[in-house]
Amino acid sequence: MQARPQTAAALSLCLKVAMKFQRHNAIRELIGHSLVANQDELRRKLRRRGFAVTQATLSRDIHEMRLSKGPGGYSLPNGHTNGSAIAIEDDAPPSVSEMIESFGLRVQQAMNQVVVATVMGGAQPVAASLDYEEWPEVVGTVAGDDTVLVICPDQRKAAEVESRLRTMLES
Amino acid sequence: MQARPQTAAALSLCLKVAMKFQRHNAIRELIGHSLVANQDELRRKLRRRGFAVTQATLSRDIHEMRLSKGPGGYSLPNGHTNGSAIAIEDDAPPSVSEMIESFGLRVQQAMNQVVVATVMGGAQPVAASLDYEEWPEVVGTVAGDDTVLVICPDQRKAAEVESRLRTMLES
DNA sequence: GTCGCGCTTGCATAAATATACAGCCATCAT
DNA sequence: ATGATGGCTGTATATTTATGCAAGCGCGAC
Repeated sequence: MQARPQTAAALSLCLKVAMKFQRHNAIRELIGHSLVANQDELRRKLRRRGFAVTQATLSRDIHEMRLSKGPGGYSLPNGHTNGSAIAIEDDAPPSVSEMIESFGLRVQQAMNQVVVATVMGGAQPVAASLDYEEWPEVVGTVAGDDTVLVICPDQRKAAEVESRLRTMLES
Repeated sequence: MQARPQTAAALSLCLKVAMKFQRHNAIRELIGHSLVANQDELRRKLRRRGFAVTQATLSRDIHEMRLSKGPGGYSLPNGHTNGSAIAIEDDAPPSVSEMIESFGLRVQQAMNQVVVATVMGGAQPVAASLDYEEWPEVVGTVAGDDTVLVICPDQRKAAEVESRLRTMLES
C-alpha cells in the first residue's frame, strides 16, 4: 500500500525546502528514465511517488532546473539523460559524501574558496547537500550547472574543506 | 527597401514546398545564431527575412524539425544550443575569444575573481568555452544568466585573466 | 473531365505552460 | 512583540503552443 502523498501546504518551510529538493531529484530520475510528454504527466508520475504538487509548481521546477522540452518530451540540461537516483532511494537528504561520489569530478582550492567541478547538472545537488549539512567551515555556496563555488572564512578553512572533499572523491 | 513578404496562400503547391524548405533553413540559421524565446518572436524574425507565416505553421515546423525549447529558447536537435552554432559550423568547440566577442559586455577583477557581464543568456556559452580551453589560470567558473564568475588561484592570475578577457572585448 | 489523394497553410480553438497574486511559515532586525 | 523579508506553494488566469477543420493546389487514376 502506497504512502499517502502529503501536500506541500501542510508542511513547515524547513520541510518544504527538503521536499522541493527531493522532488527535483525525483524529476531528474523520471525524466532520465522515462518519457515525460507534458507537465500533467509529470505531475501524475510524481504523485505516484508521493509528491503531490500542482502544474504551476512543476512549471517553476522545470524553469529552475533548466529542463528542455523537445520531441522526446522533457530532458535534462544538455541532453543529460542519466540523472542520479541514488539520493532518491535513500528517502533522506543526501549526504555531501554521496553527492560528491555521484557527481564530483575535481576539487581545487583558490584563496578562501574551493571550486568543485561536477558532471553537468550535478552542481545543484552537491551545493544543496553542503548547505544542508551546514559545515562550520563553509560560509556559503554558489552553484552553476557543472561547478560549485564553496566560500570559506579564510584560506586555512578552505584547505580543510578541500582536503575533506578530495578524500570523498577518492573513496 | 525590403522585398514584400509573399504569403504562402498566394503560392502554388510546387512553390509552397520550395518555400517550406527555405523557411526551415532560415529557422535553423536564426535559432543557431540568436536567442528565439517563443514562436511569435520566431514569426517576427522570419517575417523580416521575407517568410510570412502564422504561428500554427511554425508550431508544425518546430515539430517536424524536432526542435527543443529550453531555458535558452529554441535549439536544434542533439543539444545544439544557442551561442554554439558557430562551433557546429566550424566543427570545433567555440573559442573564448569568439564567445566574448559575441556575448561579453564588461570585465572586472575582484581579488582572485574575475566577473564577466554578458548579454542575457550569454553566460553559459562563455563559461563553457572557458571550461573547454582549460586555462591554467582558471580554477573554475560559475555562470548565472548574464554573469560569469571566474575563480583564479590568486590575485595575480586573476589580473592576467582580466587583462586577456578585456583585450578580447576590445577587438 | 472528374475524382481522390496528399501536401501546405490559415483560422479558430483546445491544450499546455508561465505567471500575478496571495497565503503560510521561518528568520532576522528593531 | 512587531514588522520586514524571503521561500514555497496553490489558485486563477494570461500567454504560448498544438491541433481540428477547411481551403487551395498539383498529380495520378479512371
